[in-house]
Amino acid sequence: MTTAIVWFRRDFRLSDNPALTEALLTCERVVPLYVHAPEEDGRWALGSASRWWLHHSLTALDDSLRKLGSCLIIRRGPSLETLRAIVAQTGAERIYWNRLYEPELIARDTEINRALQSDGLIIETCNSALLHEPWTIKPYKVFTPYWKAVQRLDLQQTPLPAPKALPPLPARFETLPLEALRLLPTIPWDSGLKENWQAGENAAQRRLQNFIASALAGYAEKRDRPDYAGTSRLSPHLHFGEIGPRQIVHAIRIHTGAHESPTGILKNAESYLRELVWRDFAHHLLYHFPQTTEHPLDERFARFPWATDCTEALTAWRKGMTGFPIVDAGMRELWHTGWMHNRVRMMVASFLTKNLRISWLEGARWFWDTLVDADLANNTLGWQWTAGCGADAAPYFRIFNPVLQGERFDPNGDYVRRWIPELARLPASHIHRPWQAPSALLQDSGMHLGETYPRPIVDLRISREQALAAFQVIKRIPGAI
DNA sequence: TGAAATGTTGGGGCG
DNA sequence: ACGCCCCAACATTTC
Repeated sequence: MTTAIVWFRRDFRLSDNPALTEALLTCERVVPLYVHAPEEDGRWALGSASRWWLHHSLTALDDSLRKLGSCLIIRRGPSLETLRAIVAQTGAERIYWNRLYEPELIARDTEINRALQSDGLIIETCNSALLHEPWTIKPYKVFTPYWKAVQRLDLQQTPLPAPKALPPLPARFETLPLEALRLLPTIPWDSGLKENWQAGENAAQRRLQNFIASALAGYAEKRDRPDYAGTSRLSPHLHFGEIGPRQIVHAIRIHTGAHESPTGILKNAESYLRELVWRDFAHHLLYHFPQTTEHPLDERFARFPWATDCTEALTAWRKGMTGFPIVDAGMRELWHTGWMHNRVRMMVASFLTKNLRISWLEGARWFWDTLVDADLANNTLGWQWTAGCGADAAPYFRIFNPVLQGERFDPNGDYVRRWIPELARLPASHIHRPWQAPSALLQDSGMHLGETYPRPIVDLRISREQALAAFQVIKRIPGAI
């Protein structure tokens, strides 16, 4: 009997899981293992919302494994010691895992790989998470040439099927109860997460099918509208590997192939594929520029005069109490559901980094703790992009006006009304600028500015000018990208 | 995957 | 009828 360990890390699915498939091809016995070692994540240890998701994702994976006659073995780290212990207990000869791309995890995995090989084990690592791994494409700093480069490549990879059955584990194999990892919050702030999300591979597949059936047809047009359910909402499932990008591309290709009028669908399919490739691009950047999790890619920004003494403004931003409805709606959606519409992410990020002139890293840390889809590659790219200091960055002077953005992308104010009930009775004409509403209108709407809803904490025109002036300070420093 | 400032054009009101 | 001005609408430039 040959035995393999499949080390699950962030690939919590049975279908299109190359590590699992390879293990089953080569060995009679397979030990599905999760090792909890948060200290190995370094400076970006799991945030609260991610811990919540992880708990439910591990539950779902264990359920799926049990249906096939196996189960998930859960242990606490350190990873290398734990793997060695399992090897000793099972006599495993091979270990399989799917690769991760965060700098500190690459370093850890490389070291573990080397150590286990010197123990005499056979190690095989696979790609489950990306369409194209970072080192297969030369370094790019701009998305468009990257996009053109990958379009020339073959994206026709067919996803692997899930196994039909799994070999049983040795009897009474020691495993920790999931609760021992203490991933769930001790105070119950997670009701909004429960209402909005279901973790796990099956839920991910349902969401994909639902997206393809309902929202894909209008994706290119509606993806920027937070008042519509026009996006896939697959991001947390993708982050935890409950679904893989190959599976998504494949499912969309089947759908577009079956559609009667392919041109309309193709535009939407390509628009969505582009977003998936942005996700690959974020991993590409993190791999080639690993310092960017903490440091701006554009080195001029190391000397950017960020606002000091900004605790109050930062708190208002976090709580959704800035007085700008679209910003506050986004921040409250984030707090309640662990997710925010992408267009609104750009608006709140622009507001933080430009109107409040608070460092993008503060925003990145808050998102890291509150997002169920918190992903180091995507988070780093997104924040540096908006702040103007990253790859393919919006020029610093591209400053969003939250009133105009609100009126353009939430024209009826439905998104604002949903997340800010105290503004719900304001008409569309003033819902994005309540401080400009006539007092009679405010009274009719039951509004008391400064009491039921804050007045704006900054002046848009002045803060914009101050941000532009701050940029002048670093503009001409050499070493720019 | 901006917004504001500035420039240009052309229709219509009016003396 | 004609020139002049106003200003919306659109285009271009600048930050």
